[in-house]
Amino acid sequence: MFQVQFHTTRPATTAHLAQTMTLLSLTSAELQQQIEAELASNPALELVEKHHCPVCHRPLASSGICPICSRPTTESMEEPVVFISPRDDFYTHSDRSAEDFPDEPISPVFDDLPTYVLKQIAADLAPGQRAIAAYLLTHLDDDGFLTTSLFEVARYLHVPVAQVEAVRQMIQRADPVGVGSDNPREALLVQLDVLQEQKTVPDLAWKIVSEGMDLLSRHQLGDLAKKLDASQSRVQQAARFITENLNPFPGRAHWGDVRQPSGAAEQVYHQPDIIISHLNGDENNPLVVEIIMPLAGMLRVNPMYKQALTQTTADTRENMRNDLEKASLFIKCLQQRNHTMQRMMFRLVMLQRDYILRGEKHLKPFTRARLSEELEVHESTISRAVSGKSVQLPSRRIVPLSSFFDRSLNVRTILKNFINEETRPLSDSELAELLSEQGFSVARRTVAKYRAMEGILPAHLRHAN
DNA sequence: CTATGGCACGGATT
DNA sequence: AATCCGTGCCATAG
Repeated sequence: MFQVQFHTTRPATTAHLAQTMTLLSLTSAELQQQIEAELASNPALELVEKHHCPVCHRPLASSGICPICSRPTTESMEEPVVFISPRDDFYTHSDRSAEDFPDEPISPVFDDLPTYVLKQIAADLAPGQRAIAAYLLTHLDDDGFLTTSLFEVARYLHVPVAQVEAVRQMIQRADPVGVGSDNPREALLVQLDVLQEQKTVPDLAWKIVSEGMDLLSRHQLGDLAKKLDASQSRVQQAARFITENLNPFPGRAHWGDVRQPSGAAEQVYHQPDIIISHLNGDENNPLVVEIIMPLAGMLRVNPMYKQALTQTTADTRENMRNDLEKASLFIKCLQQRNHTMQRMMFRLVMLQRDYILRGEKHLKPFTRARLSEELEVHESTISRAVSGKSVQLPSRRIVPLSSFFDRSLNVRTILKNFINEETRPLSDSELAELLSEQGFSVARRTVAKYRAMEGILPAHLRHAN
């Protein structure tokens, strides 16, 4: 009862704790909504305008020091620079001088999806089709699917449905192949169609996509084979083809290689919550870890509001006091969230440096429990902070943050290497043997599971290289 | 007989 | 408390 340890900051109230927990588990996109809601509902909370760094023209952190331009003072190159990035858009930082940036805020490196697609098909559009294309492209959701039906478009623009369909087909065949479809199934079918022109597509793939999507997404290949009346191996082959070549959410294809180990319809990550890159893109520089805060500016308790408190009648005073209380609580919670994220990423990047730079083979097995011990926070804190978030690596790949804790990713990639380099198909037990020579003792049965996860066929169905 | 997948159990992780 | 993961045992296919 007397072991009150004053950690540098904030005594914890229950409300405080609860809210911090909630905030911690939010992704940057969700956080944005949360903050906006809070701002709208609470007049005591204020967002002060963003300040730009004179050198790189990026919004400044609340400290007023540009976190990137002020060259980090880290002695050791091993140590990453972790900071909360106040950006609402994200680009890799570079040392460009102010002239490169006009006064207006940094413009996107990439077009947004509608523009991107429109540019591709613009040349092929007949004059009358432009409006249709524009209308369709403005009705896409984040996944690249149409949020309206072709009939509605036709009715709205007073053109035949067939014309709308024609334009839609052009859109579907533009770069994120499959955009403008109604659902994943349709998108995949278009992708198959386009792919057919370059490679041979297993004919089973069509059947799987049109009839067995639900089974495929749950990896129930056995049931799938039964349903389609095809052999296990051919189904497996086709399924592998699908996961390797197709993307059920074409709108997200934009953001790099996000294929999850085996999931076609699993969660695919769109915007990263955290970006890891080299300072100024130079590999000799230390790593920079940016934790995305979806607001440009600084959140604070409105001083005017505080002042107004003194000059008001007693009955409204209670409400205002309440607002003020809530506002400052919210800010504290947000700060704590950021603080935790920062500490977490620092340790994580230190530890998994090799994984980040050199690939999955070098992932060190690590658990959330261990991390929580090191940081002296509760396990659930880490769990919440990790779940649902995604990280963009220097290679521009986006991976789930939870992959930093994947117990078997490294073994699986080594296994893949063995199989890629094998001269004759190796059986699972032989592979298990090889792995244990490398210091990974796994059971034969486990090798089989890993194979399945990676969508690799059993030995007797593989042909030697 | 060998290689592999299914099911289920127990311990670890969340 | 719920879930995930590695593993052993057994059935089945080749």
